[in-house]
Amino acid sequence: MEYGSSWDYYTLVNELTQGMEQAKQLRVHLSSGYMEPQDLLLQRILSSYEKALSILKWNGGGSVGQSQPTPLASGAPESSISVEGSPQNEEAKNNFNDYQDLRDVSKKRKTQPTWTEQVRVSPENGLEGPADDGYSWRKYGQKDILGAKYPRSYYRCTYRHMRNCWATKQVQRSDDDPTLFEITYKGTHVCNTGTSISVPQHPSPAKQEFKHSYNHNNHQQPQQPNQILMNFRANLRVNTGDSEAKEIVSPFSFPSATHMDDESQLFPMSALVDENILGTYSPSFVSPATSGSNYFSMSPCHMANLGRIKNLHSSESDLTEIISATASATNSPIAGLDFSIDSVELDPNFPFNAPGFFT
DNA sequence: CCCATTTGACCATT
DNA sequence: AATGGTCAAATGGG
Repeated sequence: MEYGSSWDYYTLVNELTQGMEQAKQLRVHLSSGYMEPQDLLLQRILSSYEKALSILKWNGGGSVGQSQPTPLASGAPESSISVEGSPQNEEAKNNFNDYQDLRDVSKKRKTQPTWTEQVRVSPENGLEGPADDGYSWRKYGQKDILGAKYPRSYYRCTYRHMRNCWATKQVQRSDDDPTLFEITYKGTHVCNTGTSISVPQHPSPAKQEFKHSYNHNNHQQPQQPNQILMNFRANLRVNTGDSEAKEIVSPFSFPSATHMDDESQLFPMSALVDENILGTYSPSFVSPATSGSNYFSMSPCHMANLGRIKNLHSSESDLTEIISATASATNSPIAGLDFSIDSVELDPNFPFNAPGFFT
């Protein structure tokens, strides 16, 4: 991206990470239950840090990325930023079976940020599935998964074609706990910034009360936002790929991040990045999650951050995987941070470049 | 009639 | 060959 140097990038990442860690520690001291307001707030804060870090990573701070021929096999399944370092969570470990497919995407399409959320719905609400997450999704498939009681549903952004938004998600109900849903998100929404279409804003100022933002444009499961907050419980997915012993890598021992991506040789990347990525992300992450009270001005496709814990996966270079996943190896959260530099996978979302959809 | 979902077929990967 | 992911025709609801 446009950081002055990679050092700026590292500094930024470091600051963000420290903030995140401190929030985690605060959480440890405070946490008495999922439903506590302070806990929800902390979840939001952590979520914001995660997003910020992931954006930085995906934008490949200071570098424009490099064609990383993925030579560093290491066999590590994947990397993640885990919100909470609790590798002892057996339940979470048992649910790792479908993680392999996360990497498959990278071969079909450019690698995309991938993360999972676990969302619990309360049975008394009779919900069929997790409620609205603020985006507008369109279901495009359902599949029975081997060894899973419940089928997996596939969703893509409603505005996939209109706005070239390639975000998708998969929803899988947990075998053990039918009230628990695992939602795997792939790709980030770009529909709200509209590289080609400007988003209608504030159609009715009277409705800018933040509660409304949850139910934008979604016919799936209308629900009262307050109940969403109360009923959702975010469970942590710790994704360490612990089948392998991994070295603890100091946050500052990154590999040099001055690469060039394959594509960057074809296009002037900086322009694209500026236009699309910055524009894409900034509205989503400016403040809502942390402030907790300004959800207004959300586009139909805007993310409502409900404070669920998200677990980010970087499904790209194996480099990432070597550096990451130290959280499981230590109790010190600081040492467990994922500082990896992901190969930059900026999807150059040319508004005009849509030849390949749909044969 | 329009649009989202359903669902079997098809494709890619392992 | 088995499995997971996506497509797209059929279906159904508003």
